[in-house]
Amino acid sequence: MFSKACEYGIKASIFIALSSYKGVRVSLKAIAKEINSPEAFTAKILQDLVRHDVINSIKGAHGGFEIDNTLISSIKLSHIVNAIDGDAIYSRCGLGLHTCNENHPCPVHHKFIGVREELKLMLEDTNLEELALDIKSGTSFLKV
Amino acid sequence: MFSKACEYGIKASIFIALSSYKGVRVSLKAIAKEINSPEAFTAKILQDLVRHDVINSIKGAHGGFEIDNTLISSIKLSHIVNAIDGDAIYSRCGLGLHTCNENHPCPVHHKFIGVREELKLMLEDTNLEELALDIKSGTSFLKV
DNA sequence: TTTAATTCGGATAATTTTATCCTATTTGTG
DNA sequence: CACAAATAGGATAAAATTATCCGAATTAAA
Repeated sequence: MFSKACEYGIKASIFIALSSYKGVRVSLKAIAKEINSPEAFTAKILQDLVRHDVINSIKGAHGGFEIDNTLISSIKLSHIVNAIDGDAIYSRCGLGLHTCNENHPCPVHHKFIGVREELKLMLEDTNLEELALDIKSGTSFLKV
Repeated sequence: MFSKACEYGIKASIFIALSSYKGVRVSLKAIAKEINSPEAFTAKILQDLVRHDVINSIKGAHGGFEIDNTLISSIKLSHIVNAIDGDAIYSRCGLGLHTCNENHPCPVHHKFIGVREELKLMLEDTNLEELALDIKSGTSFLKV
């Protein structure tokens, strides 16, 4: 569904949100350990998220990553997915046709509309706060 | 959503079904041309579909691919997807956790259930006959 | 029986995605 | 200021996916 980069990005964002609520800035190393991801690759993804203003980075000693507490609830999964994978998941034709729309639909165009719309709504409706709270309460998990 | 191989596989299957209704066996070359796919790569995918009994192949001169007319309506998209991409699309955790289930859910586990279930139902509910008929009637298209 | 048209299958190449390495830059602290 | 702890970013490598090539096997038809 998502690229591995995107999976890491989502998990990292959740962990950063969680830490930010606790008032602690987290390092790349801590993130990679927590979400069980390769450090250097995760670094690239975090840079991407920083560039897209999903998270903030602070360089130098005692630096790390954080998210403004007041923004966490307004950051949607769709922002993260868009930053990393782009909008292909919504816009790309299910069968890869260059032009696929109501006037010139691929064979599964109409079949896909519902699924895709539900996915889109879900991503646009889910925010980092709720995901972080589930981790905090032990309702969901970031690894294993 | 699907791999490119799977996209080609779906389009090829639809075209083969369409031809089979017309009583004509189609060659790899004709298929690749019709669905706008690389010939040799398409060959590999067709071999896969043959091995999984989704389509039939006849070797030698005047050989090609076909599907038993009486079976076309019972071949579901899910069969094709499963043959090529496996069941990852249904079973794999949205965030790549090795174990992700009701007892140990990833952060988006419950969010994904609806989308995934709808996708699964759609794939299991859509058969080659309806897709081929839409192509025949000019309601949908295999390329461009 | 030879030939031509095919699929089959192994080997290889190109591309994309994932992952690693190393150096530069930034910044708090002694 | 010097040093250590971080992120940033470029270069490269490994792995997976996509794509190509070529010869072998099969089969209908001349």
